[in-house]
Amino acid sequence: MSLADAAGTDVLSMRKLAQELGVVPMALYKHVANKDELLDGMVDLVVAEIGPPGAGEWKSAMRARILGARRALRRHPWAARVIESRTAPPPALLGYLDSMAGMFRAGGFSVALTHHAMHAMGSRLLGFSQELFDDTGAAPDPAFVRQLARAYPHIAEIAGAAAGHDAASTVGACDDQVEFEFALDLLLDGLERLRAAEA
Amino acid sequence: MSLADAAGTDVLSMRKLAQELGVVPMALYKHVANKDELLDGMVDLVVAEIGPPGAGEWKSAMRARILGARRALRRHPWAARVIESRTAPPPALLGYLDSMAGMFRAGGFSVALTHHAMHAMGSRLLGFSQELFDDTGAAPDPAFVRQLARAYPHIAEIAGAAAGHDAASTVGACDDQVEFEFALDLLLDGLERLRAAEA
DNA sequence: TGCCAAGGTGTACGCCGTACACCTTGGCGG
DNA sequence: CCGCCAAGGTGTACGGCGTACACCTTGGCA
Repeated sequence: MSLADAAGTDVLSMRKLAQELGVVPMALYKHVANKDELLDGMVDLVVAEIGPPGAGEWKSAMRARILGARRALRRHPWAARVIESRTAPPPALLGYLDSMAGMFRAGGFSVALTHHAMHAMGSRLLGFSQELFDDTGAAPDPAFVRQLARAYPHIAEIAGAAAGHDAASTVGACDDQVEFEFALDLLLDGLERLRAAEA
Repeated sequence: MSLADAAGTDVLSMRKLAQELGVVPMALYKHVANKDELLDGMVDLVVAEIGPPGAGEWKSAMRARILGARRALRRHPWAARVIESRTAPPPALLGYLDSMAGMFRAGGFSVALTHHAMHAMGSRLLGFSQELFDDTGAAPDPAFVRQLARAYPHIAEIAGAAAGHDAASTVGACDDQVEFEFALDLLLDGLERLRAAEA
């Protein structure tokens, strides 16, 4: 995990890991069956870093726990990608999801609505979500940005990428955390409304 | 794309593709700079299969287009994974996202709210979302399922996996399309509420 | 007629995961 | 004290991958 934290999952190969450990690659196979099992184990450890659910009303308890999960995932930037790559969820992940489902049920959700809710939340339960673009990379060359803004005016407007350009944009640089919480609250509020309607 | 459709992206290697084309691997590099460029091109073609936006009120127009995108993605099961793997969005994808942002703006969303909305929708704009589990695999051995149900009672309850077991579960097998539309409508309704509040 | 660009070829390198056979070592029962 | 045996490290090798680089073929046009 230290190696992955430092160098990224793409650099984590059995060979590199063995080298880091001062050992020959095949030695690792005395401890894990294969690379997938290694990755599963890493996921389990990350999930273990997420604390237990807190008490209180379902929505705020779940919100807090999800933000906790997000912090854990943030400490290990490779974790989200690795989790996505798993074919079957590692045991600790299943345990976590189970307890999240339990929080819905305890909050008064029917079985069916809990099912829908779990799907609707998807990876957001673990504090991440797949964005189709990362505006994080910062703008390179102004001329290129201008051409890009011409080709994709709405995106430019949104991104505030045409900095000072034509768009009197009210959005500054993009804050991941704010966007995550926005979407999270949108979902939680919607679910709460459905729960109330159900009762 | 035919090769990927038939065999899955994991099987699509430059060497296999070349073989399929009756050509030596290196011949491909006269047409694409590298494998990433090939994948970018494939994504562009998939995105091109999504039609133009329809007319009408923003919510139903966007709903229809997203479900169209989902159909396109469904025709090419590898597409979602390949899109996730891109570091920079291919041009056609940017164009699509731009037009989606345009639909929000035309529907009366402020720039800022459009920005939030785009993030909140995330990959759902393209008709897919990352699920942490696929209940598609069908239940294998009843004894195993029972043990699993004991370890993860809420998941079992939700999945209806404990078929006929203790949970008088009202959920049957899990319908991806239904779950997708549930979450989609949850988001669209929430956004519409915010738009109305903004006005 | 000769050239030249487009595109196919062959060889090679360095990476990957991992199968298989082997060796070292330390602790424990006899 | 001896011998064994399990845990764990080693070495070699295979088949896959993406792709750099030098080379060859061919068809159309000046």
